[in-house]
Amino acid sequence: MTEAGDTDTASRAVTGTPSRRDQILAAAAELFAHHGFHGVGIDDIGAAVGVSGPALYRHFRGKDAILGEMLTSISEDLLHGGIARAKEATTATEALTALVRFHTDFALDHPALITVQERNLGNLRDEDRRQVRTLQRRYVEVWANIITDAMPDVPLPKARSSAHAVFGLINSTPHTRYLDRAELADLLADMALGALHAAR
Amino acid sequence: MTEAGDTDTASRAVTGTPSRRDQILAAAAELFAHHGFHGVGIDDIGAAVGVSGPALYRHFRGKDAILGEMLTSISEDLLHGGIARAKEATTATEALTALVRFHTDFALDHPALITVQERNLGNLRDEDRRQVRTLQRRYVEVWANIITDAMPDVPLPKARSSAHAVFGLINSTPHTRYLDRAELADLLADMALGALHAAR
DNA sequence: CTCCGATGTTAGTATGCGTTAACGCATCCG
DNA sequence: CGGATGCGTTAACGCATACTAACATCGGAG
Repeated sequence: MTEAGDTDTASRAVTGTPSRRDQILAAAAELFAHHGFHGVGIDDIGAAVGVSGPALYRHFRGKDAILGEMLTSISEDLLHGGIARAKEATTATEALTALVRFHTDFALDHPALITVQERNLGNLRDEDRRQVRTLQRRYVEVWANIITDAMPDVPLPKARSSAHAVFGLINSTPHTRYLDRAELADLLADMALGALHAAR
Repeated sequence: MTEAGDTDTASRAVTGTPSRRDQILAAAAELFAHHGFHGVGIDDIGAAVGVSGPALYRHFRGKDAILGEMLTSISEDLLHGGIARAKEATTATEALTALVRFHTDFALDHPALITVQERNLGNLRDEDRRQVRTLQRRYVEVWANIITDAMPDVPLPKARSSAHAVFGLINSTPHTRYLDRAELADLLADMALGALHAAR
């Protein structure tokens, strides 16, 4: 029963080669992003990491579990990263720009993960979906609270919707390839802050 | 071989009841948006319109054709609508706000279509995908040209990326449900224009 | 009235795919 | 030395499902 993930990622983090689990997760993310969850077969994922087919069941309970672990870990990374950036900042507007920068960098560094999280929430098992939804809601709440701190005249529901809109803006990055990474990062951050500033 | 679509939609447009074809397209859009293309069966679509299973083959060549017609018609509607709004406007900034308003209204009126177009492009047959991509590129070009007209200091590639970002912002509407339609429309339009203004 | 085209139905086929079973082989520990 | 354990293989099973075939109904044109 190799189903931990914590010790796994940590132990291999020392050496250069990622663990089989992480290889599978990365390959599956790429494939899911391109073809959708149901459009990818177990054999496809196996082939992408150099093993064939049912070898995945040595590392995951099933296909559902791969998607489940993938989405929960993304959501946790976003939530904890967001909380950390918000804590480090001294003023509210400073925290807001830090959040924008953090989310922008994440989207630019992991476009496949962003795509999968946006598209394949509905393919999760009920229990996993509940957990991911909770994590996402908490992440939205981090943003919404900081937005209301920075702009006290905007009510909380509006702040939540603004956060969603900014996520959509930043998460559009997998679909655009006209600019290089640095230009795109600056552009998205500027536009996100401009959008937030315009939400009064 | 009932495979036209033009005469069909037009003829039934007089009477109140939509044609079977349109019923199928609407139901399929709803289902595809929720479960993804491969997550929906022929029987599901049939059941959603009150007929069972293979009756769909009287109206479409296959499951692929349903998605194909759905996405091409969306892309055409967006493109032609965008061109029309741009033409009606007198100044460039006026055209830009008209585009924003148009796209916002479209997204709010047809959330399922927006979702399907964002997620299921990869499930199209090659020929359909080429056509949809071309239509989408032309729509982006309409936006990019108007953006450079309204703000001559931003180069064309940046304008294209800005357009994509604004689409992502506006298209986030299916995922947010904290505000009512009018508030959300105003918020999204304001944020979109604010984001564009911040892209210099 | 009659025939035929449009639009359903149910039964059947075939293929893809997630999962399990049974087995091979290395590495490590007693 | 030897067995347990981790990790891989191929074969088979079972089920979902896209699509086809064969047959029913029904309304309108001749």
